[in-house]
Amino acid sequence: MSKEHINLPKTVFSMKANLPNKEPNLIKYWDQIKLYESLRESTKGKEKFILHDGPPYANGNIHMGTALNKILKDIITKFHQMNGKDSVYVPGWDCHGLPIEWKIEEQYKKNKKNKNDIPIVEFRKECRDFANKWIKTHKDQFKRLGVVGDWENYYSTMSFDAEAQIVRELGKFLKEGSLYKGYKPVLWSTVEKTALSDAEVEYMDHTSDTIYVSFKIKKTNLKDLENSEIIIWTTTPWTIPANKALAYNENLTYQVMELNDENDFKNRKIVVAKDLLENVIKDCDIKNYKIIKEIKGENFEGTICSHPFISDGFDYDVPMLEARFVTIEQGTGIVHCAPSHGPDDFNLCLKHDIKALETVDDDGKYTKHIPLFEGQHIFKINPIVIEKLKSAKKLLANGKLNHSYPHSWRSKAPLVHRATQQWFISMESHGLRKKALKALDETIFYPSKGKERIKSMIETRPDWCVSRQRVWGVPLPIFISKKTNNVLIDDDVFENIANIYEKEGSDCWFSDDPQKFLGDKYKAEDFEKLNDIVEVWFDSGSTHSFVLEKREDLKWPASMYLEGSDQHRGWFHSSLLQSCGTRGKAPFESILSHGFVVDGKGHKMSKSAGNTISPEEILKKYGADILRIWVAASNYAEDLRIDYSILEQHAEAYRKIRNTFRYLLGNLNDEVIDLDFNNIKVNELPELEQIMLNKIQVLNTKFHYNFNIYNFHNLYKELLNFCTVDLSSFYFDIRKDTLYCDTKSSKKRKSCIEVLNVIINCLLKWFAPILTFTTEEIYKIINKDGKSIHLENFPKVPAKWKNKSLEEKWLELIKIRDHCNISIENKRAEKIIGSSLEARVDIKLDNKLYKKFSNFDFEELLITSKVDVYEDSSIKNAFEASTTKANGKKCNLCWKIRENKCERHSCMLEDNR
RNA sequence: GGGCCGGUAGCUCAGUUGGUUAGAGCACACCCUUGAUAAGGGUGGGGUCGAAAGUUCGAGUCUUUCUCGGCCCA
Repeated sequence: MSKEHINLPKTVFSMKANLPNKEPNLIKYWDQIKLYESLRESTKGKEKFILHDGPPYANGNIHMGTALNKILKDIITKFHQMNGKDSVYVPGWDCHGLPIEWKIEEQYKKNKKNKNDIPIVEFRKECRDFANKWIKTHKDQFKRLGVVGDWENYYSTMSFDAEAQIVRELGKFLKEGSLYKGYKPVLWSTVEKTALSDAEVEYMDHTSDTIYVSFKIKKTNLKDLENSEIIIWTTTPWTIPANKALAYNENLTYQVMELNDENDFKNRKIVVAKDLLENVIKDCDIKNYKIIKEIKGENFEGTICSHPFISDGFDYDVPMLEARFVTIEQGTGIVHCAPSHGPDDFNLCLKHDIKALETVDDDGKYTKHIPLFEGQHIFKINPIVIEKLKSAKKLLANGKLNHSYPHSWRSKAPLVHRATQQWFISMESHGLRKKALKALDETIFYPSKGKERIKSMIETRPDWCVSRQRVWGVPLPIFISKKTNNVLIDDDVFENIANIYEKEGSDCWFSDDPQKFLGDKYKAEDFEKLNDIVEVWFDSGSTHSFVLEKREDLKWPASMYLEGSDQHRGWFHSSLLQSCGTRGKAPFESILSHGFVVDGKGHKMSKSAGNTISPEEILKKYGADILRIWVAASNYAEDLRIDYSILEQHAEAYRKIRNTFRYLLGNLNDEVIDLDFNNIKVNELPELEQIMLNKIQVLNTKFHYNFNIYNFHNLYKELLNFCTVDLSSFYFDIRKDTLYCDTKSSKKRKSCIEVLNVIINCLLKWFAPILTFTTEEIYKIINKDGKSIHLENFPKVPAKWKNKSLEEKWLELIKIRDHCNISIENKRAEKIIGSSLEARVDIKLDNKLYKKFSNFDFEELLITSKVDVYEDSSIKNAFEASTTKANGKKCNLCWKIRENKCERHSCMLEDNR
């Protein structure tokens, strides 16, 4: 007599989640019911929310960063969808570029093939196949995370229509005139006559000539510097003819000294950094000298020197420029700058409007820009430069240095930095910088600090170099007139090229007759066809044009771009510039950036540190919903920590949530009604039910507040706390008695069931964007007509459920409850009672509280068998409680201790439940 | 090396414009329960708010320096 007479929970929803096995089946289910298509159908015509996917590079398995990014995107997409918008997510991939080229070249090397023997078109086909292979892999991996999107119609930067549109976009810059030809130093091999990328460079020991050279000061703002000479040190004497400037550091201290040794420099005043004085004296064998003056680096501002070869046609000004890269590691604390032969030099000079020229040709010979040395090879010129300096009395000392130096991995020949012809988009000529900064002001950033970050980059960045001397990319659609040396700018030609690419892709640029691209208007023999490709950031920066603008189901600008914070310099940046250059506006309304995934201690993950953790491992051990909880619970504005102890914690929280659902389902016997919240007669419900509806109303407000500012970790915390604090340990615990022991016809029980229905309806929908799989698992149990949870909208919670005065009343009651629990716990510790139902509690209340609560059902609130309430104005606090063991016998049904037979109506019944 | 961002209980996070004894959940410990049971309930311990100095009647909150970590750049 007992168990069969009460209403115990019953559900098919298992306690054990077994997510790694269950989740893949749900993915199949979504494919079967064509979830993505149904979603589009269900919100057809509604306001759009477009999160435009930043394309990951189609190479290698996904890592935690990618998983974080995709899950966050999916959570946001689903939130907006359930909030009534048409929230379309179209995934994409970035396909061109060096890493894939390297992979293919590596395969060649393995098979002893030479890249140069393979036709470009064939090589590019292999790159394309490689990218396609990884797109397929990625797609499955992303779907496994629970990400819903248009997987069938994804976009890629290598699709024919993308390549065509990229040509059109470049045409816009060419036509406008902001895309111009310039020079920029790259690592160059004069043997192979080609530029080398970082990965193709080997560092090996090399013996260089070193020289200390003097530059006479021509003009200065500081009297102490007049008639002095700046001393520089370099390991590349051949760059002296290309010198255009000198660099100093304003934070260093320098000294002016007079030399008195019997040589060319007798009685001359030279300037070097104070901290390097010892070195210079030793290296240059200086015996007699006198320090005349000490000066701060900042005083060099405005100083102009003359070139050591001034009398041989090098009669231009050599300004002194401030640069942070100048250090006291070696040299003299002043660095000679040849903008064509070093990245630091180049950038510094660019900043001060000193152009880098092509000073050395492909073979390594000086060009016409270098007087005196034109036509001579740079590797043979060092002795001549040294001799020349000596005779001009500008050489303080020279020597040899053995150091690590870049070499070609193929020929082993030493490399040089060489300015090569490149194509740039100007930041200034057509106001691109200004437009971009204005566009940023009109963009909303989550978190807000992102705005300053990207702004400061845009403010200082140099012109955008968009050309690459590579193979795997979109060819720059540039023809140069052999007669005028001008770039051919003609919309018809650009459009012709674009149309050809749309049909057959861009491979043909490298293989077909140039006449094909020029059409009938021009003769191929009058033009030189460029073989450069576009840098990949221009590709991905153009996705808005060939995805957002081209697809009917999307909109321009996107509602949001969402990427890791490194993309402030990457995709956010290139998309902004590309779009501001071509459309004058940003392609996004808002930007959400997230931090990086780091290990449990906050350190970055690396194979060498052995602290990596892969999404695959997590999926296998825990399942995607746990990973999704980790994303939702973490603060993406900072770096996100992850390790197994953190995951374990989230898995524990998941179990709590799962059991909350299990309790709900069990007591509802898996029969959930989709009731109309507005029809619930709140005032007729017991107070406990009313207070629960109030809590739901308050939670709903917080939910939408946090969602609107994309504050998911607080939103999740509110939901989790609701499950543990308000439901599990409060409402569920109290109502077990009613649910189990009351008859099904009891009004109180019916009210409770109604509220349980409300709760499960709300919770399922609130959790659905995060617990994508689990909420669907439950929805399949309760929703017999097979509609996906993801097709639902968030619940509309009636404002009238809010009940401030009741809330305040129950806040007081909870305080009394907490106090009574301490009293009960004391007796439990003394082994006088065990369960709270064995307790009898006597509560003394002061007059004020007694008036309020004398008729309140404390037995129910405290889950005890007996509570007596007394009025007592003599007590110290507003209330006091004492506990004793309840007298009587335990009722077989409701387990309460009664002095007589349990008089509860339902306990006297034994059937019809 | 430079720019930007961050460091609050073991963990994930709150902490309004500077204002009582710094909060929550989880984890942990102990107890209860065995009618949510590889579940559930109760009670409790735990923080010199990264460090130091300063401003102030008063600093987790403002300033400076240092330190550790992250991203970007060089």
